[in-house]
Amino acid sequence: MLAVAYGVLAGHHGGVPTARERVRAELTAEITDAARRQLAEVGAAALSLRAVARELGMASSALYRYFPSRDDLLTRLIIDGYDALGEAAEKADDPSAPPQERWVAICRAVRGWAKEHPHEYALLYGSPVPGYQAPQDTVPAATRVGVLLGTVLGDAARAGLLPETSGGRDATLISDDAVAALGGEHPAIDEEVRVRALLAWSAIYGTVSFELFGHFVGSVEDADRYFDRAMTALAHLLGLGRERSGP
Amino acid sequence: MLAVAYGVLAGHHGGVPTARERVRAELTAEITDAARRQLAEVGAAALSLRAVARELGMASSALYRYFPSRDDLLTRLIIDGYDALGEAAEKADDPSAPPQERWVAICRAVRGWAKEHPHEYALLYGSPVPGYQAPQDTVPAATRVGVLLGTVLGDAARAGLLPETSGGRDATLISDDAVAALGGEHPAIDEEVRVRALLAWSAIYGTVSFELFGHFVGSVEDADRYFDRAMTALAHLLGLGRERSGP
DNA sequence: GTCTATAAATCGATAGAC
DNA sequence: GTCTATCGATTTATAGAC
Repeated sequence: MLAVAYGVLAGHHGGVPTARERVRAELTAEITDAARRQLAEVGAAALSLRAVARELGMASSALYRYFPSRDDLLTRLIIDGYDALGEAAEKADDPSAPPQERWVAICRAVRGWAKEHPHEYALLYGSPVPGYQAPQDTVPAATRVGVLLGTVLGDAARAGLLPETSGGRDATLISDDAVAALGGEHPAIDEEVRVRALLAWSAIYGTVSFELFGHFVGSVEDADRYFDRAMTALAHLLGLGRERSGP
Repeated sequence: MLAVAYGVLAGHHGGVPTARERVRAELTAEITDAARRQLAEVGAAALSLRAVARELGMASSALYRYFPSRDDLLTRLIIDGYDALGEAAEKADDPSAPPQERWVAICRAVRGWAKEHPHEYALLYGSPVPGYQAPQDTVPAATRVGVLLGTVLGDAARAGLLPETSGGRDATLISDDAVAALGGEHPAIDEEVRVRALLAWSAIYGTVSFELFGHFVGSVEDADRYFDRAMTALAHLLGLGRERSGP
């Protein structure tokens, strides 16, 4: 009888959260916050449960009641990170704006979030953490930005703003799931357009990562303006709009 | 007198290497080889001198005669990696070929090296190693691929193959060093072309990293063909040549 | 230059008292 | 759910014999 009550209190009901549940959620948040701070100091590979516990003044063993292992804590951080990035990108999107403006706004939001959370960004998009295998749970959050960019592409196609290319259909190149994300089926979105969309997303990622990981040092003097110019060139590659011709 | 002789033997003369120097060079190579193997197992952040020593059957303290610290070993691996990648790219370049062919050949070489040495690639271009600061020694090796791509751009411009754009001159956007690398001064290479060249290099890097770090899983079915198509689209963005029109 | 031995830390994970 | 205590491992780096 008591065991049943505990099971219910642990979150298997749909009602208002109990005091116990609120406390647990709060402490869980404190743990992930401390873990994010530690991430910034030592990186994902060296993230340790014990150091998190030390920072919170707890015994390390107490953390195992919240996260069964170090990898589970890492998974939580990864999912939270993808969701935060995805939300930042979605909030920056105004679906009523012209496609090229939407495109640049989303790119700026991605870069902005990355610069505000460089270590979380590195966790998501940097070198894989050795010995860590991401579970399937991370997939939905991980695809949010890509899906959003695909939506812009699809909307542009439906509005007739996407010039048709001649890439033809090539069913073996990009998976059906990715086709759905990249604007769905539409006459103006052929394989060539999809390739360019995926290339564009790779280029955003490459540009942000180059800057964050220090590979632009000594080459790019004004990163903000370079980024805007580069993203506009990308939109042009996609055929999302005419390029500004003046300086 | 003996101290002077040792200084000489340690490599400060210009003659034929002594037996002692050869042995030292050979063992140094064995150490870096073992370190590269360990890199593949545990990643750069967890690379340990002791594990390297264990693999070689040496005492860990003996390694300190070759590398004064773990960071010095890491620096050696990084420089070697950049040089190996740069050499692979340079070997793939045929300066007498048309620019677009050169471009795609170099891109393929970069991807090929990255797929053969994924952990070294991650060391060079993945998340920065926490607590490690790359010394200036790494810069010349690090810029080899970028300089090579810039050479292709410059040659194309001198051959009149690069259509002029209207980006104008913007002296504060890209540094003088980078301008020199990106084909040098030429009427056909204005700021817009340079921005696109840097964007193109970022896009290559982003594409290779996305594939290597697992972000294409579930989206790209045939990575080889996708890569070729994407790199051709990139060359088109640069104006390096007409795009193939057929399937 | 290589070895043994050691100092002074770190870690993940678990057992069991309360 | 939190604690102490512990197991069994890891690491960088140094001291000193040979």
